[in-house]
Amino acid sequence: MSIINKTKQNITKKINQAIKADIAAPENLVYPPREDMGDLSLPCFVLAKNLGKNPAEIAEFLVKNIKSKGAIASVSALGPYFNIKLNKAELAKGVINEIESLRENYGCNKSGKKQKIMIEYSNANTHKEFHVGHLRNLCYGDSVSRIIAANGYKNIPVSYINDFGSHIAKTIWGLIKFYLDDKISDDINSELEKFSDHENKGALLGEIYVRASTAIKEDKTAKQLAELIMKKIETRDGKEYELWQKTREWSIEQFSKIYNDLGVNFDKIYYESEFIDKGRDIVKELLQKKILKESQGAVIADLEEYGLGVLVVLRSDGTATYPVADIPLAMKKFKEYSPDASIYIVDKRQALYFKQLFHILKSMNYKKPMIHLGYDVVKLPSGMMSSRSGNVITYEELKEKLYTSAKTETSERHTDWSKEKIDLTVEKLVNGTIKFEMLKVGQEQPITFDIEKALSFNGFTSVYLQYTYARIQSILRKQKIGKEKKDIDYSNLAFEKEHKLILKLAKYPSAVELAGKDFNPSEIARYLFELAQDFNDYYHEVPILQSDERTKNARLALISSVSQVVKNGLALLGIGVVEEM
RNA sequence: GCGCCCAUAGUUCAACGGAUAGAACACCAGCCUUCUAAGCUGGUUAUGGGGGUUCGAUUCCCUCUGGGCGCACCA
Repeated sequence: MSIINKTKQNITKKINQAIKADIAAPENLVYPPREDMGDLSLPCFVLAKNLGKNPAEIAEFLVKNIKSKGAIASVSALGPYFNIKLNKAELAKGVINEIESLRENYGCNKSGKKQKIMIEYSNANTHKEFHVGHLRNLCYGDSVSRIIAANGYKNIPVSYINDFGSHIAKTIWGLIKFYLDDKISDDINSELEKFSDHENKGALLGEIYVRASTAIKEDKTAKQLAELIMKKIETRDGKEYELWQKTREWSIEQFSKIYNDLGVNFDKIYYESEFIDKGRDIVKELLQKKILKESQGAVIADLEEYGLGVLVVLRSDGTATYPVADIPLAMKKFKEYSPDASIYIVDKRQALYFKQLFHILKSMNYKKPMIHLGYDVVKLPSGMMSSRSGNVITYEELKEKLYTSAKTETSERHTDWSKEKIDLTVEKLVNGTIKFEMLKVGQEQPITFDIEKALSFNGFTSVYLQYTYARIQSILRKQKIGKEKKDIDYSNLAFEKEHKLILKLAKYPSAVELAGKDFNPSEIARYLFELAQDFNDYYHEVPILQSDERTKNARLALISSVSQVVKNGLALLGIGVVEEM
């Protein structure tokens, strides 16, 4: 248990002894809005109600009956609030020792139940562009996966790639029409040679998709041709199928390059095309079991009586919709990994669909918790993203711009650095910026992504946090802590700004816990920003290396702890630190 | 038509029933012969309208207004 939780437990024990009742709980202790009020506070409304007195009286009563000793430095009543100031040196010693001994594990709950949680994210479509909307899914999923692990669960990150569907047929139609002179020759391999010098063929497919879907909208014949292509791909027949196989690889290569860039790893990647055939068999079984039924020539799940409307499973032309692959995928996940819970990270607009899917799975006797974690869209200042109107920012575009900007800045600052050193640093700053921009807003809010602001690297950004870390490392490089840690005198950390920093460090584990409970990485992002602000304020006011030997050692221990927590928190966002920048 | 979500400063976001509604960006004025100025300090500006529940409401309920989204054959 973290030092602050132990302290809270002790204080509530004393409160309950004083009032001779078991009402106060550690979670009732809150942090006061202003520092001068105290470090912890008990709002006395609940106690007052239970004891039949007014809250201010209770607060006064507690002041008289709780002694200031040990961890408690002083107590006071402010209206209905019972405020507590903690012993600064004792808290400092406790928190810093805890961080120094746990290091990268500080903030992690190692006493967790070790339940297995499968988390599916980044279910991108092949043959389409990868834009910042997909990036939100990827960064959010990756961070949630890390936060789940930090909260003591065993996480199983998986991805599900949609490599089937009419969007693919459209892209392939476009490829044949615009790039292969409207015909497929016998030798597809040499035909596709012309694309060999394209560095990113996945992105090329995205461009073709946009062009094709625009053209098909106006052209009925083209639409029919695309449908025919889809049928051939589904039946795994003909040159169109071969073309699908080749181009599918292009997209998959692009995805794995992006995952590699961003340091995202999956235990397993599933593909829609592996599940369609199995899914069709299951649809037949479910028809027999009356879980599905035929209606107007289609196969549907009628969930009206549960308030979930109707879900079309097979269209009247026999083509499959999402659940045909999603059902066998879910079955396979439970069979292969037997997770205790299964999380799906998918755009929140699919909330109804997931309720329907989970309902069907429950009636097939899959009883383990299945959770759809929805997140909102990424918009641009100019409005909703739209491929057709060109109002879109692709991953490649974003990366390129950030890279140029960060490289210019870094090169100007460090004229003596080698090209390699600059590149390595810039890469971390760029990845950090991409992820932080996707995570700093709560997942239930839309992100209005302003690329100009993202390029500025000022304010509430990952660069600010990475800069804070690098600054601390710079000081630590200049002078290591002079004494054995056990000899450090923490009473030298009694300065208000130091105390504020220590209290903030003590709160880190609860930020991790809250982020886990709400599946909300922005809790970590905001926590880190506040911590870094407190540090930078302190940094500008207090000299560290110039202070006397005893004070210096304590201060070095403090800032070392700050940098450890910044590093730990950024790791939960999937962001790496830099030693210099 | 049915259902879901959102509305806070010029802009982008916080506030998880609690104390004087916080930040960032932008704008203005300062701070590098001292540990990295991608930084720090100071200044201006906000809860869409109306009811209710509560000791206490940005937060919960109802309603109006204004946005967004989802709802049998787009994925």
